[in-house]
Amino acid sequence: MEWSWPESVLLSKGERVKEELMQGRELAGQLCRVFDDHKSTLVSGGFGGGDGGSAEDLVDKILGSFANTLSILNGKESDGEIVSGDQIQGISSGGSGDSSSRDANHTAPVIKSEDFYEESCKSTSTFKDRRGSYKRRKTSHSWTRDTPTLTDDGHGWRKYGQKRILNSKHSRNYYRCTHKFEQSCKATKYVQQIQDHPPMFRTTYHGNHTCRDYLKASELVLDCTSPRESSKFIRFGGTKQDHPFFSSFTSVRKEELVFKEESIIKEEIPPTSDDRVMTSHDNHSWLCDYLVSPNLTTFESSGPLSGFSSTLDEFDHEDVISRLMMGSFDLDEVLQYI
DNA sequence: GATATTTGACCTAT
DNA sequence: ATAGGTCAAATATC
Repeated sequence: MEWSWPESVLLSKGERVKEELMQGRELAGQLCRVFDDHKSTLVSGGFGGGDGGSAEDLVDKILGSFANTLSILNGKESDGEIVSGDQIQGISSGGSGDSSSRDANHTAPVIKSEDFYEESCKSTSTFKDRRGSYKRRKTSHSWTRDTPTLTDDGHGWRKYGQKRILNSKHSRNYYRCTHKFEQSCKATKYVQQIQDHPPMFRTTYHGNHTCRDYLKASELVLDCTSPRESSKFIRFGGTKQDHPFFSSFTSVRKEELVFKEESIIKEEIPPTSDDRVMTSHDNHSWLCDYLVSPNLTTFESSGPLSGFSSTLDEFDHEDVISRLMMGSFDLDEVLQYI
């Protein structure tokens, strides 16, 4: 069964989506220039200047622009849920990074920039061929995503470790990109259940995917409301990877969608009848995640941006912007598929 | 046989 | 000294 966007809805939104995305891109460019200025006057103090053109304001606007886009695609604009930059700022200012302090009633996935690893210049002469040795990521950023269930993020992951964490009831599972070796993809993540009732899982990502999986690039599982029963697919074009934009998508492997949930759930929590994450309208945003950029994982929200509670410190601003700037794409190409 | 997972050992950072 | 992150042999699954 093929799924299609309701034309009456999408056609009327296309222009607005385009407008929002273009604005976001423009603002990102402005912010990039702000960063340039900031770096050239490093000691000017204060990341946000206060005037309308400050980096902080620009970030707010950018986030608001993308939030609006998501809201439009989610069909939320009629409900007045368009998110402004101020709203995002308000959300972000309340974030604390402490998992214990987060809102227990938060059911929407939450993405939050986290720590930033400083370059570790320490090295030893023995690390190369010693078991268990590793070098801490030099410049990769990390960000987290909290979900009530173990959701697939569209990438292929392979588990490589599991650890008991101090003061945590649940062990932490470590994953690396399936294409780590064949494509030198450095993306990793770890998943840990941080809450029992209701269950909440925190996924912490490190590094962006640099891999590309062309095998199933044109197939995306869209309907996650009943993943075990009626997975629906959207097909872009008649053949695989015949479109340069979507050919860059990573694959969604059904077996991986299932095994990751079950592999942890069977250990951590009893299976529930309702392990779904995305509601029907969330399907739109799921696709939208990829429309923005396959690497734009900071915006990988499975729900409305109301769950976006990033704590935007200085590094997080740069993180957001670097991701924004990575997603160079032709909006018209994108929109023709909306 | 190929690929993925498990799990204890090992290493680094703090 | 300890917690957390990674490796890799053993094991499981397809």
